[in-house]
Amino acid sequence: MLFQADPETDEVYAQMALQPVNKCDKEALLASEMGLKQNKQPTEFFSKTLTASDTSTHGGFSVPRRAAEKIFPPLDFTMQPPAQELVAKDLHNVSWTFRHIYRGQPKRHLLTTGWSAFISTKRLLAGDSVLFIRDEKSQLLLGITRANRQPPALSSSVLSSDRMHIGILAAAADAAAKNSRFSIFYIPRLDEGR
DNA sequence: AGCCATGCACCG
DNA sequence: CGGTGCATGGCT
Repeated sequence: MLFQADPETDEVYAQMALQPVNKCDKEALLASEMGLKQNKQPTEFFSKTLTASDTSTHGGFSVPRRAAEKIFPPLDFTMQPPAQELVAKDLHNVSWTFRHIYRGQPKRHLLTTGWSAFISTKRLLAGDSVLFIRDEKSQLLLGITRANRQPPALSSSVLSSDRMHIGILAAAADAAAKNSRFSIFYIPRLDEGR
């Protein structure tokens, strides 16, 4: 599986190559699953769809409290106010630095300096999402997913969700029949419904 | 106008 | 009642 970022839109996605297996390969499949479990490191993440004030030139980024506490390095609360510099790499290996400060009444986590440069460079708008990942080395990774700017005016009879699934199943069945490989793409919408 | 700080008030 | 979106004000 590959983690990628589209060079045009900069959206993060995962590409997975799926290999159909028959019953003879069941042992190998189980073995690889065991390997995955052993490899598994607790990589934590959070994503948030950007609000109007998150993307406006007037303010910074309001970080959900739990998200900041889970993903960001702990602040030194003896400082007044508690603040630190965050560095996060996007999937093009470009580093972005933000000032992370905890202030306000009531107190809240904010990203200030560096945030507007990120917003404008990536051309993010309200409704788009940002994704922060803390990997196994405690490095911060940063990704974005853009909102659907132009909801497709297609009639549901042309491209319904059901027919989409039928298409995927057909592709999988065809690959299985020929015992060949096929790929699927996954664009995360990790904070839907939150 | 851009950027950062502060506090109100809404909403679950 | 806690959390955060938003309006507002100051400073450059």
